[in-house]
Amino acid sequence: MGGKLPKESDRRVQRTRRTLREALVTMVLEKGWEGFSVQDVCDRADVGRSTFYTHFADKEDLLIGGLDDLRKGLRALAAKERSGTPLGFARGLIEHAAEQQRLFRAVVGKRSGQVVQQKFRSVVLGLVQEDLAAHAPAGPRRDAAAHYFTGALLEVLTWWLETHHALGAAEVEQLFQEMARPTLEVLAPRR
Amino acid sequence: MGGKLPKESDRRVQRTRRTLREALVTMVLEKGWEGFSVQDVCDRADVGRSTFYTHFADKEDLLIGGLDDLRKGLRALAAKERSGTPLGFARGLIEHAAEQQRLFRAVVGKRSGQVVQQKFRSVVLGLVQEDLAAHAPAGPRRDAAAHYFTGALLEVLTWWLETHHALGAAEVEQLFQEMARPTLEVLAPRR
Amino acid sequence: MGGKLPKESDRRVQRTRRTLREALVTMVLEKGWEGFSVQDVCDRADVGRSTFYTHFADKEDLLIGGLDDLRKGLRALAAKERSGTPLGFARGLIEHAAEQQRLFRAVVGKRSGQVVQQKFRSVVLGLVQEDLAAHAPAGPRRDAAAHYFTGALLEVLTWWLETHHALGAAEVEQLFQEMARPTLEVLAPRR
Amino acid sequence: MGGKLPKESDRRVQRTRRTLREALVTMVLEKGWEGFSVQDVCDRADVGRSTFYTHFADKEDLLIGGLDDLRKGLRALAAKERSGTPLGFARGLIEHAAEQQRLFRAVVGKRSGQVVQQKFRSVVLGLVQEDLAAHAPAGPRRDAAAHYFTGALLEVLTWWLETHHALGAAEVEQLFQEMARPTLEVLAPRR
DNA sequence: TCCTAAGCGAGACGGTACGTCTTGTCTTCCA
DNA sequence: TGGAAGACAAGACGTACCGTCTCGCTTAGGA
Repeated sequence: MGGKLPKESDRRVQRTRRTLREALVTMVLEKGWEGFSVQDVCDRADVGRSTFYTHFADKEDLLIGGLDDLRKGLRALAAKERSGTPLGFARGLIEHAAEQQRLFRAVVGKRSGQVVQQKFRSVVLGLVQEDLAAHAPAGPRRDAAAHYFTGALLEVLTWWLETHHALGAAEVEQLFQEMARPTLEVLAPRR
Repeated sequence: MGGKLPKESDRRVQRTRRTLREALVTMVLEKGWEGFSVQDVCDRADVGRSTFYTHFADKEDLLIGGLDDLRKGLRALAAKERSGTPLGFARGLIEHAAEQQRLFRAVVGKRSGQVVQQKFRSVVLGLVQEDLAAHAPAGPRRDAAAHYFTGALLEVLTWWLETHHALGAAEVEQLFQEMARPTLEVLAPRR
Repeated sequence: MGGKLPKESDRRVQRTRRTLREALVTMVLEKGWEGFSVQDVCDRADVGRSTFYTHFADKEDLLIGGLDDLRKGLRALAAKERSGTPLGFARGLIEHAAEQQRLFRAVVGKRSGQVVQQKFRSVVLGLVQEDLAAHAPAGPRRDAAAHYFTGALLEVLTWWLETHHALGAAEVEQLFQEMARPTLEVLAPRR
Repeated sequence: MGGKLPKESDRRVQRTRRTLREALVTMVLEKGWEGFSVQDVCDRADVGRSTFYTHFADKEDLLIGGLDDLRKGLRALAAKERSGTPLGFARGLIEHAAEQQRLFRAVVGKRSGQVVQQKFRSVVLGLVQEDLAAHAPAGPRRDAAAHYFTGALLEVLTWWLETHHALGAAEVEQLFQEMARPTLEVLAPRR
């Protein structure tokens, strides 16, 4: 109830949190979101279960924390690329996903959980919306497009991460852009 | 372990199953997939919990059953429309979703569950793949496109169902086709 | 919260309850009231912990149940002996204790718990008060006497049960009566 | 394990210990022995929990400390009165209890704890035994009598403390002596 | 007077136990 | 005698304490 969170500065706290996050990702990839218990994470991280609860409310809370870092990273990436093509941030996203495959697979993959996916989805949706804002007039048409691209991007990303095939990040990114560009042009015809 | 399933023909059996399915949909919409227990469904359906287990292995199994009907319907729809435009089945899908909003929201909505969504997603993916098979050469390019369209279609559909705004089914369908068509043309240029 | 208790008639229920009670007595004697957990009782009784909680709210509740039987037995005994000497029921009590040493030691002994002792104490106090009602006028004098005899009787009984020495039940009973009689006469002088 | 106890002389130590003892008594009377945690005592005393453990092993240890003072006081009292009537120390005990009602209620009352009561009981038993040693021949008869009087005295004392009624200490003491004397005479007939 | 030992508050940590909840199986009872 | 009721084992949940521990900070008492 008190919800008193441990002091961020304590080195023990740092260690505990980090270890738990790592263990969590491992477990998600290994067993899927529903496939393991808090106890399992603690065992893996070699941390007492009660300690877990001094830091996080539940499994989800733990992942959300990690997700926030991800979100920040993505926003930064997006800001950098925004100057260029619409949906340009996709390039950064895909490259980032390539580098952090483990984490991304845990977040977005088949074995992930409903809530996490939803969160991630809404982050990406936000980015897409910001991008479109500059290229199309507001209205249900633009809303629909935002969801259209979000779904398309995430699904392609997931597919690519899950079936670790021959394609490189650059190729995937190019494929996506090729498919998205004509649609973008229909939405915001070069005047 | 006996796993003896009741006679399909028995009218009581029919009734029990139907009532349970209805109760399930209600519960999903009300509390979300994780928000209720088998007991809750049984209470709502006024059926003993052990009776539930006579007919279904678990919550998921119950919904999957309903999903199979849906799948068949969709396949039929798709077959009918296939003649026309690529992704033409989207029209049927969206109209169907409009008619059965309750059911679709339970399957595809924010509150639904991981597994069910996955199943539904793969059904749609299958349809898209069949469609694309006729319009583009095999290869990772086509695979990517299939996932691209699946994600886009589902996300738009979900968005439309969740935010019950002014757009009619026909309008949504048209919006989707508008956005998809230019991409399709890039993939399979009119020779 | 519903507090729905299992049907008394079910044979499984009978068995479970009985086994648990036996295990409880054993554990109390072995480790003392505070010395064991609900899990321990369940292990000993070879019963699932969740099953325990379908029958009893906690350790105490379990013992209280057994205590009620004891209480009934004592009341019956007391009623039979009441005709004779005041405090005549002490005879029955001591003999009963001799027969059921295990149970009594669990209830009254050093290793027992606060609450149980209190309950038992109040049962005996009730008996003493009923006895005195016939032999002394009401008032603080009689109240004091009731507590006086209750304390004396219980302490002697406990001492006898805990240090299983040579004295027989009859001897202990006689000793107690010898000590109590002169006091009784002072309180209610044969007119 | 080091178990290093703080220097008795330090003024801070004095203060901490005193405050904790007072808080303990308050808590026992308020919630009963099992009704509060070490943390509760510390909160009440405005002392850190780790500080508590610097001084005492656990709740019990804290109370035991206070009990030792009590024990010494009682032994002194007893020694003074021993000259007179057998069980004469009861007078001092009851008066003492009257003066320190709060403390005694915490030690002896319904809400106290098993262990503390046991300790106190054995202190009184010791005193009774010393008294009887002078008035009756050794043997099970005398042992029984010692327990008999101990139980009677404690029960009367508890009753009196718990139900704060009209009786004064002197009256209670006289009542007890009246009831005990005839029994004492039976045990040790004036030769 | 200073300074150094140690009392102290804060609270992370690993444990153990609690009582609740849900799941899927298995037994009893009853109609 | 077959199906509903529900007892049961298993095990996760989140909470509460426990006793140990490591930190900085203040503070008392000896130099």
